[in-house]
Amino acid sequence: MNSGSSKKEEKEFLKNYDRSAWPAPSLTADIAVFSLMQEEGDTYRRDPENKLKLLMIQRGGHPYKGLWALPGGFCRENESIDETASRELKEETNVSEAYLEPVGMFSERGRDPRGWIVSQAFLSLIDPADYRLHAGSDAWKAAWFDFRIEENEESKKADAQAASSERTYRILLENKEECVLSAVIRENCRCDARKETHSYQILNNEGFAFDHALIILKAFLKLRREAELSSPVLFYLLPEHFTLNQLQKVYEIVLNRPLLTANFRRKMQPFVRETEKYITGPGHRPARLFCRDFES
Amino acid sequence: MNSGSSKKEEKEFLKNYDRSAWPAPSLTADIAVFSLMQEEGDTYRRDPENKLKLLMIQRGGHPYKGLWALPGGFCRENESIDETASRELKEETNVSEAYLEPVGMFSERGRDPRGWIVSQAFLSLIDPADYRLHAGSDAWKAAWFDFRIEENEESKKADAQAASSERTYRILLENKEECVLSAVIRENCRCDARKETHSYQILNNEGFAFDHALIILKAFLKLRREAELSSPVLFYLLPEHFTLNQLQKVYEIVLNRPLLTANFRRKMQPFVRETEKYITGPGHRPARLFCRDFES
DNA sequence: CGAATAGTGTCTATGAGACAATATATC
DNA sequence: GATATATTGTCTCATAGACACTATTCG
Repeated sequence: MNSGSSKKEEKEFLKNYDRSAWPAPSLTADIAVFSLMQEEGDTYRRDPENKLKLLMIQRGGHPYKGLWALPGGFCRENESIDETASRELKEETNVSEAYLEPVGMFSERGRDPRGWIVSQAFLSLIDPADYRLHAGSDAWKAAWFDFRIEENEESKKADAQAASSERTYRILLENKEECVLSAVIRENCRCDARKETHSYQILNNEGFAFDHALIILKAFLKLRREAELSSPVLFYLLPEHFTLNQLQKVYEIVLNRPLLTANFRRKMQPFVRETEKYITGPGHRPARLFCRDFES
Repeated sequence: MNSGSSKKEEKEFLKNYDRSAWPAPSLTADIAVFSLMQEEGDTYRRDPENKLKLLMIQRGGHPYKGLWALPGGFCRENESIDETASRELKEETNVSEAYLEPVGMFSERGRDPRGWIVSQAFLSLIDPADYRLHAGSDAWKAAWFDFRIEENEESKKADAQAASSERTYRILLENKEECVLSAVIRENCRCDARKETHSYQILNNEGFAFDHALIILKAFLKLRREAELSSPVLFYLLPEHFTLNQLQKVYEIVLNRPLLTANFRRKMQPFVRETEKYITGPGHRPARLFCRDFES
């Protein structure tokens, strides 16, 4: 191979290359931003009515005008999709440094009535203290919704050659103005000697724009998996200093089940470092504040 | 909201919507296809010189003419990116049913000299028995490369506010015709109270087209994580019937360390079912053949 | 002091890892 | 029968879960 002439040839090729000869999809980033907030006026320390919240944007324009979508937007030339995600997050929440984790690509035909638009989904966890409410506008209005998910029994079928299982999830979002969104999604896993496929189908959709109910489900399942593995990423839902009971509450809310305090504290020990500060406010014995230990 | 008139409005909106008013990236799927093969003439049963192989395509046209790229291609309108991946896999390996798992999106600016082209990467595992060699052509030539990876010590820095760690990987691919590809990639993880970022940089690249060395690294790391968790997906590297020693060899090759037989068998017990068949050929006591148990 | 919340000690069952022992077909 | 390979048994240690216990502050 003559590298010199090849280099020149390549230059020539690139000069003549016309990417637009082929149709191309538009690319968006959609972000499921979770946070954890206390209800107004709740001052109990032990059992604060903390709720898992999801940020949604009410669409001011078509399509799906008036319905609720995840924050997000189109990827621009000269930026990577991760940059799109953090730019959009910053624009819509004013949070400039946030935990962002890719969830997957959504590219099913017909997912956007405007045409061929694919989306890279992200999961984001933010400390509500960092969030600054953005003034609403005609174009969009942001709101935090209480997030709840119901999961039904898994039904399994299996023979010697293959196995398949099915389950359905119901996502429920509600906010103060009694606005309720809900969606039912069926998950199907099939597995044989050659391959494994997971498919998802939106059976019912009330109030969600696009396929965002599905994106939310996948993002939450990812979050829950992290919680199951006791991953320290859930720390991002809390401020820098926190009590171990607050931390435990976070995991309990995401996992939707109570945990045993002694065991939880042992498991988190490698990730936290105690400070000399204590929580203040009404109540009985004040709890020590901890922060994440980065030296572990 | 007047739903009837809104519906009509939306229709009008969609009729006038011109997606092409904004530039859009081309979208490709790139697939890291791993397989496991014995060297010719190797008939030992206990210690077959099995090697982890990666399928690469030599580029027949510009750009990167003559260099080696992952199999893959452009996403077409009316297909999802997963469909692109399985179509391309079928075209290039003749394997129509294969394990495919998304690895992530690659969208860094400048990753493709032809312009704004983003890629969704996939990991695929196939049983070599299913693979049918495709005749090479001017446009492309496919070849299996022995896959090897070297990993250096992790270097960590941490203080009270943040932690960062760095390590480098060296990927080495070689095939019978003494063609050697190699690349060195630096991985950087940074973690503070607000976020966590992982960045990768190709320090050295010999023979790989595009950023495919990086895609290969990420796909392999995903595969290795599955092996560490004793996930049964590695079964897809083997034929339907296999001995437990063969299975163990698969995990040992991916993990690059020996495993203890008794423990390995116990761990795999839930996923396998014994058959009445035994392996044939030269050697001593023949081993029982197992298959995957789907009823577990 | 009593109540409430914070935080720890300890028993047990389970599973991972190391290694020894047994089983069985071929040479 | 010796040998190589296949397969199983068992000991130890680490960890997860359950639950009882102690500690500390406020009312």
